[in-house]
Amino acid sequence: MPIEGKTRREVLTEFRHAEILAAARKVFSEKGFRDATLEEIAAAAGIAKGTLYLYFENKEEIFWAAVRERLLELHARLKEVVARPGTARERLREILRVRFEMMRRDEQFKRVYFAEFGQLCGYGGPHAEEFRQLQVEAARLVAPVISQGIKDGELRPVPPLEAAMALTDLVRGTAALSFLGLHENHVDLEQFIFDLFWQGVRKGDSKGVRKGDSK
Amino acid sequence: MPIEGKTRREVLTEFRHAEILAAARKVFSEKGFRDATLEEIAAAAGIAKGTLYLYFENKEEIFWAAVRERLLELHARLKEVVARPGTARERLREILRVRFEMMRRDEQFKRVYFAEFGQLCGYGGPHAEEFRQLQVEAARLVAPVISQGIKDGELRPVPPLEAAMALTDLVRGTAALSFLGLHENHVDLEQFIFDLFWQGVRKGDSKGVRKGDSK
DNA sequence: CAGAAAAATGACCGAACAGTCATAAATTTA
DNA sequence: TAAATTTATGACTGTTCGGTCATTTTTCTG
Repeated sequence: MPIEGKTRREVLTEFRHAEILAAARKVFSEKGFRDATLEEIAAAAGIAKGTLYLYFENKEEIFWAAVRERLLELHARLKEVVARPGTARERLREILRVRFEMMRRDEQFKRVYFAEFGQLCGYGGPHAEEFRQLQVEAARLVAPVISQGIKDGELRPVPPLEAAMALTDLVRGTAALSFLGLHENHVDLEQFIFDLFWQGVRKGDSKGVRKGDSK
Repeated sequence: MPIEGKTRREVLTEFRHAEILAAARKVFSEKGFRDATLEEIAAAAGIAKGTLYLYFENKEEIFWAAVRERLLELHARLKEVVARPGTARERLREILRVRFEMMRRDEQFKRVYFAEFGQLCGYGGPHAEEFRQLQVEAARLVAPVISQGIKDGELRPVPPLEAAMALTDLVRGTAALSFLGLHENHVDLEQFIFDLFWQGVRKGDSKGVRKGDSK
């Protein structure tokens, strides 16, 4: 007898899914994809190894399900923010806010995103291509904000896609700071990154930019 | 009978070392650390697996020897460039040039540096700490250039270490562009990155920066 | 060139671990 | 509550691969 369109079974199954992904995020965060074992993940989820295979195809799929969830959420939020009206400055600020929010959201998973990013981008693998597409997509969502800003005379004529990627790189880089043990700081990284980027792309008052200054 | 301080044996040994590291760079670049096998590396070097162990302790050491070589070279070049006199702008431009040069130097190994960076920073492991120290060191070499620039009134008061890291992040990010297949471009990435960073840190003419502009 | 020393080899070993499956427990149904 | 069905288990399997070492090949020495 379904309640709200879901049977008892379905609800339990969904919950298990979520439990497993949560456990997976925890273990993957600590060990990385390669060194995390299914035994550990199962233990963290409070189930036996075999049970994992009732819910997921294999290790790769578990990992990917955990990652995809977060990436799609990021996209959704970016889409929303990008669609809002405002100056390029305001919208870029919001984009940055969203990205930092996602990073902070589970500090846990930040490490995975950061540490596996290079592997996923750089080498082949079952889901590498999908992952790369999601990255490109994110950049393509942001690029129009920059294009528009240029058109409106608010920004310098920077290449939009490259600039969007640069912003992403800067955000990812802040993760490196903590892993490198350079995060003692009083410095507000989010604000600093925005400052740096904004000054980098904004159109200075024409008086302020002498010819040849950027060569 | 030594010639120029080296016996025939020593020369041959050195050469073998170099051969192995070259082969290792090739294989690690294609497969990544985990998926590269010693059998492959040996084959690429034209020797048998066991022979590797006459020259290196284990897989980790082979990898690390290949990486360390490049990192120390980067440091040496940075030290040299940083020591030269000049405006902050000139010196930053040189620093960027050196970093791009190193990236281009073996396109091959770029992938490894890019793809393993996250793993080395994010997770533990035999050489992770040394790797992190080398990264920090590189940032500490660059930071004084920025500090000096601020002191001289050439740059805005940005946090030097964070800014130095940001520059590094941007350079690393350009590698991502090619792996993501976004490198079609006519855009000169080195020039773009410098532009972006320079505009980001330079002190605009005081007229050009209105109060509150960077908040 | 003979014998000693060094370098090279690759078959082999053992550990790690993803994935399987016969069996057991839990849950549903009648 | 008994049979049927779904869910869970964890011992087991097969494979991969880093590392070893007894044996062979090459190089050196006198």
